[in-house]
Amino acid sequence: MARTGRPREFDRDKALDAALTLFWAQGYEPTSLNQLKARMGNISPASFYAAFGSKEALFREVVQRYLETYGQVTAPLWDETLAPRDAIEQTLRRSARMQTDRSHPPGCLIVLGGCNCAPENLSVQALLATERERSRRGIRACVERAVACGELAALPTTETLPVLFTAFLHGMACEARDGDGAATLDAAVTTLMQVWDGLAVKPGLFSAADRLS
Amino acid sequence: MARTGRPREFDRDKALDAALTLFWAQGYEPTSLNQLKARMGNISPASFYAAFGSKEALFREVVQRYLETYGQVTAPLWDETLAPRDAIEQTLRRSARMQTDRSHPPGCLIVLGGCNCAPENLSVQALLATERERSRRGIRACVERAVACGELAALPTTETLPVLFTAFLHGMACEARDGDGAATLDAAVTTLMQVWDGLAVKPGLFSAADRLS
DNA sequence: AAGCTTCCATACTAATCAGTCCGGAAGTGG
DNA sequence: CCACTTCCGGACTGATTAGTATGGAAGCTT
Repeated sequence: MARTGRPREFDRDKALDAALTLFWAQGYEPTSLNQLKARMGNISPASFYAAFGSKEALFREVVQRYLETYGQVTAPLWDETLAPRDAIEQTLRRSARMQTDRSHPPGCLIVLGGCNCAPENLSVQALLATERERSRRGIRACVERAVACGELAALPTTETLPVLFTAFLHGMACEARDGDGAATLDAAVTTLMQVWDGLAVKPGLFSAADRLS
Repeated sequence: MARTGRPREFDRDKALDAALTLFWAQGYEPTSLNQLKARMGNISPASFYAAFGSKEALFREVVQRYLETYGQVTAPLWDETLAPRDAIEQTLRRSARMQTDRSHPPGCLIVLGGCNCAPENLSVQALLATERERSRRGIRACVERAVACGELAALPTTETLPVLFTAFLHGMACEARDGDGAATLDAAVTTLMQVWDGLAVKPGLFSAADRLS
């Protein structure tokens, strides 16, 4: 069915990007509709609600877009053509670079966007928690894959390695916002990956060859 | 000068604790004065402002109390009678236990309390950032102490180890809020500390240090 | 151009935000 | 007891919150 009637005057896509930037910088709750409408091209309340439904619906759409773009830095976690170790290393390095890129707010929207929520907005907090859980499971899957192919011993790595890498991944959001640069975080990733090598079944044998990122 | 006049009816100390719990769970901005007054014993606005000055002043006092109590888990960082490695390990383990204790909200007030701030509340964000910077410097001081006493090689550890440990420390706040338990985080600390041991000068294996880009 | 559909500017809710003011009540020290 | 100090209940401020209603303008299809 073709679209009839007067077309909207603002660029919905650009408006969504503006909202993304604003939510990224401030988080869900303190970002007001007035701020949003202003940044989205001085659109009117009527236009806003016609195009996006509500503040929460807009935020869900923003999160979706974030996951499809910036959030793709974690995609290696689900790429089974990569060696498990490389998948995790690439995820961490790409996250470090992305979160510190100066073309957008520092840190990670999924980690920081819904930290401070009143009871009425718990659904927003839950939405982001679900996405964090996804990363957590992705990391765990990599570790389990490494165990399955004999690269790591089963215990205790299957339990603790995912927690360690996930905590670091999420912690980078805080460090990036506090001003750490890409090189700084990347060096920390290098150091962290030595934990993997230290736990590898054949100590040190493959570590040099695996570092081809 | 002795205190004259009608004494206040509510317990200022208990009220401060109630405010601490509320700010801890929700963060600064979404916590409203109505919520605060209700939890602080149904006190009136007049009583609130007479006792605490303003919402921000109350928050600063809450942060102060937090640092003097729960925040003391990081005290080992400045205890020079401890070996540097032990200071960091104890800090991480005590943080893990504290942040997951079910007698209060999960996570860390300093990391999570001011994540989402509107422009007008940037001072609150800055207050917490300053405290995080304090931990960061404490960790760095431990690493430098280890280098000074010959336990670690100077480069590249002085630059990267503090970043790694700090990111993990702050990342635990996210994991604790997402439901990780004390044992889970503690095991991750154990694994993380292997990085330190791998970089220790003693073993004579410089391969690890040489692998940095 | 006719008729229909959609958009948008403006004015407007009702609720909540942090914070103030006042006048009476309740204790204190002398 | 008196005078003084402090506290507190409740009404109130102006600003801001997310979201609505209305009516005219603009553009598409025929």
